[in-house]
Amino acid sequence: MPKAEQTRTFIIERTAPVFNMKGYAGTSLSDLEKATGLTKGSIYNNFANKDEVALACFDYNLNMVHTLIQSEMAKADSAREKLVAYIRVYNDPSFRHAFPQGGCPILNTAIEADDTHPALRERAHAAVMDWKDTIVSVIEQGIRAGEVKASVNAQEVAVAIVAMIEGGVMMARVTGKPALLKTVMRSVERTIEDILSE
Amino acid sequence: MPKAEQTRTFIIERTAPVFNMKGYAGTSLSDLEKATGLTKGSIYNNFANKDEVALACFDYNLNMVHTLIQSEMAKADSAREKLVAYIRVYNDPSFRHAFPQGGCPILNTAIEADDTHPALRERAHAAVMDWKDTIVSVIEQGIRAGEVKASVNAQEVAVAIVAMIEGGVMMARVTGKPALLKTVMRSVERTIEDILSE
DNA sequence: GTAAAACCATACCGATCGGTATGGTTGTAG
DNA sequence: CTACAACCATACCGATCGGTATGGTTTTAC
Repeated sequence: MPKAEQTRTFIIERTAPVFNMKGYAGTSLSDLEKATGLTKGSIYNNFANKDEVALACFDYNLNMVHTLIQSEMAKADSAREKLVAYIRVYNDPSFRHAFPQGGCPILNTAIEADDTHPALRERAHAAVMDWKDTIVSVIEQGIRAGEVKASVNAQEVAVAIVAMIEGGVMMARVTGKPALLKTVMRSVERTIEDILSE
Repeated sequence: MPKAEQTRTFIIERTAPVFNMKGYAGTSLSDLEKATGLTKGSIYNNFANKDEVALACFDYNLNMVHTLIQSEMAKADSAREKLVAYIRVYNDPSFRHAFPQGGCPILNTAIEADDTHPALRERAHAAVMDWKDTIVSVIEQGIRAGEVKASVNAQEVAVAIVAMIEGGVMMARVTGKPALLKTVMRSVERTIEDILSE
């Protein structure tokens, strides 16, 4: 618990939502000053540059989502319940306080960084593939347990689930209507039910 | 064909891809100068400010996608063929030259503007709902024609299709793997086949 | 062909950008 | 309790930001 580490995480906690809402290019050092109450000098004593703060904030935001999903999946035994955990995390208002402000950080970062910021893009790339692979594992485990049809293409289903959720998040946020995400989640649920053995 | 209109559209044509790739906050006036070969002075003689250029560019990029989809849908008679047109436009490499550089402008604009730029956000909002409504119309027409099952929830299917496509675009772009979008499109196709009458 | 209008470039504006050198202050180890 | 190190704020840097006033040059209308 050295003091340095303390303020470093303090800076991250305060600025992570700013980066997630305004984006990398849209967030200035003065925004970071406002969010933390600190000055450039003290921020740059803990981070080498703006990039380093942004990367740390992405990791922090991603970790929030990750932690939420992990804890929900841990409660589930069956593949079906594990997959449905994603729906709860992204859709249930009771998780909103533990979900990053500004929407899904993977989506936000992927869209901004794909043509502009290789380091952030690589982070988002890894995160989205990691997410997809987790779903593939759950499905394959379900197949081995006889819970999921053996004919199911795990890759295809996993990619479709991720795409639907992220697309749904975008639609809900840009319209300001969470109901749109709920609608998408019904389709996700239908997809999950469809791959289960009869 | 007044000269003014000519250079105005020239500026839009050249800067639209820049805005779509770098985003609103990430695009500077000097970027616009580089892209057009013109100076700030001449750009600002045709547009009031950066906002106005960005909005015009969004409309231009959106129109590219819109035109592409319209022309493909016009070739189709059945609801099934019309819906499959979306898959071609977003997925077929032969349309890439007519598709905006930087990916789907609706998605890009929605993600950047949702928390930062009300005017752009409103544009993206309208575009995404318009797109969804078009799909709903096609499905409802299909139901009336007996081509689509009467039990189908047009809203739910339409929202899912849009979400999947946009999510797929994000995944393909952040990973640099177009195959991921193709995979998503197979799921979209499956969704379309599923709603058809037997 | 000429006069007026529209257009485009030059030069410049204050503000803010990301980043840093310095020096006082606060925490920490002995 | 002292001495050293880590930390944070002040002040400042050149560069670039979005935007504008001005004046020469090209279009356009007659």
